[in-house]
Amino acid sequence: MKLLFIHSDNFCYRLTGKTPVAEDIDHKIHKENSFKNALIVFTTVERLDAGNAGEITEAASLDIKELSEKLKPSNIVIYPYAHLSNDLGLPSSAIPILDELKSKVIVKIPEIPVYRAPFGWYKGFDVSCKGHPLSESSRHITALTVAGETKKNEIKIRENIVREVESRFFILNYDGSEIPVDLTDKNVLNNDIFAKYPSLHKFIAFEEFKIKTGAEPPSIEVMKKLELADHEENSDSGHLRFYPKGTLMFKLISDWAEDIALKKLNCMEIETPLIYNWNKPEIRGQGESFHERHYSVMVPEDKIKDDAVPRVFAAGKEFVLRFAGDFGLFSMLKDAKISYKQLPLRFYESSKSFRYERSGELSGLRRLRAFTMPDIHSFCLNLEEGFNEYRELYRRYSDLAEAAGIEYAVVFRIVQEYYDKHKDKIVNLLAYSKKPALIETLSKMKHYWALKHEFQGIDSVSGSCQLSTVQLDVEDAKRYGINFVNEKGEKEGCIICHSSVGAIERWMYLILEEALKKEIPALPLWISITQVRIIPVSTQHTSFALKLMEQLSSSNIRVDIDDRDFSMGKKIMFAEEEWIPYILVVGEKEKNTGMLSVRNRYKARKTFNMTMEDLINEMKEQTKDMPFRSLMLPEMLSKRPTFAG
RNA sequence: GCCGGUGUGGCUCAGGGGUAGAGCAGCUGAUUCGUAAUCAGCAGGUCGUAGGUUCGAUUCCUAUCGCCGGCUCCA
Repeated sequence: MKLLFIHSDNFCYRLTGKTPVAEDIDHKIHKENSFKNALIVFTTVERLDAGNAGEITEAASLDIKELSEKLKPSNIVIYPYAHLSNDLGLPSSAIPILDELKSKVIVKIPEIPVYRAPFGWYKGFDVSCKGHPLSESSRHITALTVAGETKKNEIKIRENIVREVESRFFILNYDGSEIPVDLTDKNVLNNDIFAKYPSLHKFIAFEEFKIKTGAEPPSIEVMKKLELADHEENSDSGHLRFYPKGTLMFKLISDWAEDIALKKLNCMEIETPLIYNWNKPEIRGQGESFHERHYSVMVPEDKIKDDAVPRVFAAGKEFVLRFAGDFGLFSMLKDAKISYKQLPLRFYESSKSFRYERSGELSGLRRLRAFTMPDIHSFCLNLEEGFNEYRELYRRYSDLAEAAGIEYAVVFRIVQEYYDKHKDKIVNLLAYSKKPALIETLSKMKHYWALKHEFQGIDSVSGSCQLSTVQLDVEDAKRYGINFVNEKGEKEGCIICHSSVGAIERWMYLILEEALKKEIPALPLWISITQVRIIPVSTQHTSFALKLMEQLSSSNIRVDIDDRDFSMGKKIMFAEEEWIPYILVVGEKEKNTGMLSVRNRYKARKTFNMTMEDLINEMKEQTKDMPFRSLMLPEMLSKRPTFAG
């Protein structure tokens, strides 16, 4: 519905003829009429209004009331006026909607007479506008704006609830002891308890007290130097391109996340669309809680066939690029038939998400507009099963953090009554990861979860960023319409464990940052791009080098050969600049003795003499249970292009 | 988005009102080397982009974009 308001000193109209859709004039409606000090409401009923007439006339009548209170007109005239829209409603629905609007206005504003001009007649009119700032205005009311208003009110109500919730912070050790911390006082950072827990200290300083070093995280430069990733200038800010080495690293971490989901937890893997209909209230509702920081996808208007007409985007057909992982899954499960006998059900999906972060918020691999999130959701029978799933997920994510060798702090947020009842379960989790945690207890349920935790990764400049999270959702399944049928044959909402290992890009960020904390930066062996670099002393030894490469490759080790015409010293320099963990210099000596000369980055770059078998065993020991992928680059360095650095 | 910083060949940087210079990487040739840089030659840039001032701008001014940091926000 479109409304054009004019506050008029004098307004008069007269009917001049019938249109084909003219309504019969009942005796109460005059062929001619004039008003003084009137609020004229030129009104167009649009096609889509019929479906939500009640809500739309309600919203429109509220607008008229609001305006009347300010303008204090002597009359209100609802004037059917088809020319405000090119998407008109059928007369058969428009007339009742106008009447409904009129009666709602009468109820809301009993003190002012309300008229309605005839529908479907040619009319002449004279209008004089008062010309003060409020005397002209317009409104467009649709099902969506109505839904948006409702949503905004819900958000406001929610914000008020959030404000009422009281938080209490303390540190819970894995022996069950609680150490209170006062987060209003910076001096708590000097507390002795933090001497033992530096990661927790860094997290609290950064996140709660906003103590920042202002230094640039070195991984931003290093990701380019190591030819891992860089910004793509032909895309939007916050979108990276990954070079072959970065892609390998990305895939190794993804493989590990996938192993957890598919091999360790036996999830069902799914794949759902990247774009969703922005006109669906459930999608839009989520979008608003994300502060509408989404990418829109417009599609061309179908009807325009003539290529000479500049492209027009279809009205009412707007899509959003997914900004979270659960749209597709929840939509899928809403339609699924689930029995209590099938629970728990676990699903895995790894997908790109897009968020239109404000430009100043972007940073290296840590904060992007496009990032990849592997998600695991467990749908559970009851709270007990929910806690079991929670424990399982917590442990697996903890394993990954340990395998990646990153520094992290654990933070739990729990509704007080759940903490009181289930403290032992939390302590049990902490005992697994052998870490104390910062605990925030909430006096009331603030969000959809009763319990959640975050692994907060710590970078080399004492900043933190969220990685893995598990959230125990005790009340939202009903809202999403995800139900199972219990033994009595009744529908019941699931307990949902939402979880993610965290964005792959962030894992790369923290793995690089962790490497850069060391004097000689090095990646864990399983994630090193080239694991062994073979440097032939001269070109005469290339064939021997190839033979060694064969042996190492067949043991699933990523090897390459620097066959370029550089001096040996220079080739070692290049290998060190690439952070390659094992460097083999091969020449006559090795060929004759069968012993290898191995320069080991993990051991202060010292050189060791060892057999091939020992080397392979040493490396296999370090990469045990970790994903493997072969090198995605030419093995001979002379065949490799330079991408950056 | 706001505030501050920054932008010169693939990389690291120098310079400065008279249309740019080095090292490395690249290419050509020589060299066949034992644990962080072998030698020589060649080729590479409308100095982020667009306006303005000027006889003349890469240099001065304005706007704009990217990147980095802070605020805010967040995985």
